[in-house]
Amino acid sequence: MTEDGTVRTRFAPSPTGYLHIGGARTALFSWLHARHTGGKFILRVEDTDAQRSTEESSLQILEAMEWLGLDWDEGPIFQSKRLDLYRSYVQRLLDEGKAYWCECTPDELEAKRKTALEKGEKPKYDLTCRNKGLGPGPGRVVRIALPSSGVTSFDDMIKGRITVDNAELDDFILLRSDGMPTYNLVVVIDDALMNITHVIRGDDHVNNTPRQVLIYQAFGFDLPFFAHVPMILGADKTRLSKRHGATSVTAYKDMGYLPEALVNYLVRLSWSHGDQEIFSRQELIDLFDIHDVGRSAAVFNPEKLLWLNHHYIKTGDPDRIAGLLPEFLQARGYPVPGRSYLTRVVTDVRERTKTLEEVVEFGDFYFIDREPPEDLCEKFFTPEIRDVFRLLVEKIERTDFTKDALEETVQSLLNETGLKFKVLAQPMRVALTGKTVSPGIFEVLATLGHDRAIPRLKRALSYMEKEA
RNA sequence: GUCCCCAUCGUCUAGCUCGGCCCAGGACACCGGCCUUUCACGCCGGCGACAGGGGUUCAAAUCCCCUUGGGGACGCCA
Repeated sequence: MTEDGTVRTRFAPSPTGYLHIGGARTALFSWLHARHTGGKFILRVEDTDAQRSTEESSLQILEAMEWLGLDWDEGPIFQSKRLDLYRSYVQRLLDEGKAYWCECTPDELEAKRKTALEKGEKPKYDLTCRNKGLGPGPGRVVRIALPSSGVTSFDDMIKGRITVDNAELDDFILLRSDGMPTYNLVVVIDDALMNITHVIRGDDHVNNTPRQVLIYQAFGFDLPFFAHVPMILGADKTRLSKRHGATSVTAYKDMGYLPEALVNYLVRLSWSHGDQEIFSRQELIDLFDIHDVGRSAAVFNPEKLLWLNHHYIKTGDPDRIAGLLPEFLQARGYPVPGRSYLTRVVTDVRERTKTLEEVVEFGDFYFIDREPPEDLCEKFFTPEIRDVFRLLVEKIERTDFTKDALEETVQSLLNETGLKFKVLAQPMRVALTGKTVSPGIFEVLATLGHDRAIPRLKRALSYMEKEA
C-alpha cells in the first residue's frame, strides 16, 4: 500500500504483437479499479525480450488503449530503458548469495527438459551450477537460489489463498546471457518501485506468482495485492486465438465496432452487476468492484458483442457516428459527403445496421448511384404501374423534400387513385436504392433529396415505358 | 506427466460469502406471434442449466469429500 493509501494499478503489455482482446479486458479491469478507487493507472511496456519486442507494437498497443478510452496517469514506462536498475538489483542478490551464475547452455537445458517430460516428471532446473561458485562470463546467466522445501502462498482477491510447494519451483533465470533481465525479476522490481498496490493480470500468471513472491521476500519488499482475472476462451473452450476469429482490438475497430461496445462487452466477461447488461463509462467506474469478478473462464461470444455494437449505434449520437464513417467510405472507394448528410444517413439506417461497416454497405445507395439489377427492374418496373408511377414522379418533383410533405403527397395520390401503398412501395424502393430492403421510403427520399432522387425515379419510369 | 485453477441454460451471467424467498432470474442466439411500405427496431410468448456421486442438515445450486470434465503453467516469452 502506498503511504497515503492511494491505489495504484498498472497494465504491463509486452510489445510483441497487437493488443489482444484478453489483454484489453485485463487493462480495462485494472483501469476501472484505479478509476473506481480514485487511484492511479500506470502503463508500463515490458520490452525486455529484445528479440521479439518492436516499437511498432508498442505504438499500436498505445493507440488501441487510447481508442478504448483507457487513459493512463503515468507512463508509458519502457523497461528497456531501466536495464541498469535491474542489473543493480541482480547484483544485490548475487552479493547476498541469493542468486548465482550458471553456465548451462540452452541446448543442455532443453535436452534435460525433454527427458524429464518423457519420464513423466516435472521439468526443473537440476541445480548443476548452484554450488559451482561461478563468476560472470560469456554465455552465463544468473539464477535465483530458491528454497527446496516449505511452501509459498499468497492471497488472491479473486481466487482466494493459493499455496504452492516450494519443491515445485526451480532456480529460474533472472538475467539472460545477453545481459537482459527476465520477466519475473523486472515485474517485481517495477511493481515494488512504482508502488503498485494491486497487481491485476491474467490468470495465466498464477503459477508465476509464487516465484515472484519469493523475489519480493528476497528483496524485503512488501507484497502488493494480487488479482488474477480468468481467461477468455474461444468457442471450443481453448485459449482465444486467431483461429477463433479476430482477436486484436484494432481489428474490431476496423470492422466498424464502437469502443464503448467493446468495452461494455469485455467488462461483462467474468464480471457482472446483477442483471445489468448496458453500462455507460461512468456507471462502470461507479459500479466496478474487483471483488465482483468471477473465478471461471469465459467464452468469447461474437454475437453478443455485435448486439451491443448495434445497441450503441442505435442509441448513440448520430452526428458522432457520422464522423466515424469517412474511413469506411474511403475503404470502399465511395465519395465522402458532408457531415450533415452523413448524420441523416446514420439516422435512417441505424435500426438495421450493426456495425459502421454495415452502415456503409447497407446504405451504399446514399453514396453512389447504380442502376438497379435487371431482375429487380423486370419484377417491379412493370407496365401496369406505369401511369400511376408517372403521376407519382410528377407530384414528387413538385414537393418539398421533407418526410412529412413527401408522405402527404403520396397519400393524396393514393386517395385519388384508390391504390394501396403496397403497390408503389417496392417499385419506389428499388428505383431509389436498387434493392428490396432499405430504410422507410420517405426517409430515403428525404435524405437523398430532390437531385439524387428524381433522376432515379425517372430512370425507373423510362424502364416501364420501354417495357410497354 | 506434474503442479495450480475452474465447474448454473449453446454462450455471458444472477443466485453461492450469511443453506430455506429458486421445481433457479436476466441477457445474447434460436423459434413463434404482434406491429408494418421492405427489412429492421419494438413489444409479447416459447425453448433451454444447478456435470456425476457421496456426505452434513429438518432443508443444498448454495457447505464438505471424491469422480469426471475443462483451462492454465511447467522457457535465456511475458
